[in-house]
Amino acid sequence: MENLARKDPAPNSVRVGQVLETATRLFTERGYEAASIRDLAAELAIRPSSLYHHFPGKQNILFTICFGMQRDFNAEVMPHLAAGRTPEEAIRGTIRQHILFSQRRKGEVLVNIRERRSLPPKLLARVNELRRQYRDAVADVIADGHRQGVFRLTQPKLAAMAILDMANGQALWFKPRDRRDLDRLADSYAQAAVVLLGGWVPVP
Amino acid sequence: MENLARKDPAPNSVRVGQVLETATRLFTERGYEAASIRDLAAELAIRPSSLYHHFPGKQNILFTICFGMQRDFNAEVMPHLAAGRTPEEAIRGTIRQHILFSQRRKGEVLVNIRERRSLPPKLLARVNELRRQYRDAVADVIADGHRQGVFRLTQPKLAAMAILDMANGQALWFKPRDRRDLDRLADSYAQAAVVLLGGWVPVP
DNA sequence: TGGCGGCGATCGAACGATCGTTAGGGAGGG
DNA sequence: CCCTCCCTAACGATCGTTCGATCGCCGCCA
Repeated sequence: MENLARKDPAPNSVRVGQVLETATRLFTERGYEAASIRDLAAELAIRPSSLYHHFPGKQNILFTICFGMQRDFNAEVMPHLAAGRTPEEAIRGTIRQHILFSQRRKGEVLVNIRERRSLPPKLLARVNELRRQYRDAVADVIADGHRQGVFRLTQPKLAAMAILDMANGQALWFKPRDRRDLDRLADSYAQAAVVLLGGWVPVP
Repeated sequence: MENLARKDPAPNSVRVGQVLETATRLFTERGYEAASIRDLAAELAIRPSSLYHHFPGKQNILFTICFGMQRDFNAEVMPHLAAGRTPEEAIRGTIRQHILFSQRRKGEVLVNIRERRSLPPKLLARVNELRRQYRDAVADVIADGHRQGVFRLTQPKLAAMAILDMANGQALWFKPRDRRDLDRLADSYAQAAVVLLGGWVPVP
């Protein structure tokens, strides 16, 4: 009587998790369009048709990865936007958590960044809506800091995009040697974001 | 006797230019894998087989777009790394030009960023080599600034990546209303890069 | 307790569509 | 006459997906 909410996608079985894991790896390695259902089935040592018992189709697998990742991301990172007392502390904690999450679940993050566009418009919109919520929340905190005089800049939304592009970019190339290395990157980027917001004087 | 250097790809005819233009647009709209040779031919109002008179194959069209774009980019942007007297001026001019180029030839830039990975390893390596040259040159100037004490940071290469991720990101979302708008963004980002490099104090 | 029905999970086989590419021929201008 | 450019036609491969049968486990009921 507990897990009856959804019927079609993801009956939370072990296999569903295996499919999502393997699909995430395949999609990052070859791209969504280039990775075929048959490739995915072969890696799972089952027949292609068996996949359709767990998922209604290929697009739904991609959606489950992207939406699930973004949902978890928002739930984990966005609280840091309100937790800190000052806007500076809020941004610092958010960017730090943003990077830690991105590295911890790098596969899903990469799929979401690079393959999201292959979703049909309706499903894509649902993922983008979550991303917009996060982006707007960051921009709001930046605007707060601007009103309080801590941040010096002209366009809060532009500053938010610049910082988020920076924070997203590292997922594509950074490979931490150990936990210390990762912590250093997270702190560095958090610091960079604050410095950038504090010293970004307007251009005449 | 002038244009005999290359025989297979791009005999510099009008059609070749049309193909590259249309392919760039199609690849940005649908992605390389999802855009078919038949789609491309249909938009050009010719038959699919006719394309093979101008290009040896689909991958070569993608390569021509990516490599040509990155070659022009390096030729246009990299001189700014040596032009300025101070590292600060060099970075400022480079980032500014980086953004102006990205917006002027946004289609090719987007294809290079998002679809490059679909190239076979050998062709991909040739494009990545050009990108590596640019990235290393930026990192060298940052390291110079660090030695001179103008930039305060721990890892020049990490700082270079952060700045370049920021500069590359805008191509995905920024749509300038006019030339003034574009100039403002370019100057803002150039300023942001300098501020970031100057104030990026090391994390203990 | 032992047979049995039901059901989740997987299977083999195939569908129609679309893919990149090739072969070979024809029109037209230098 | 040859070379550039485009055509029609088709090749073999691979794509996502569907259909219907089968396997094995689990609980119910005689």
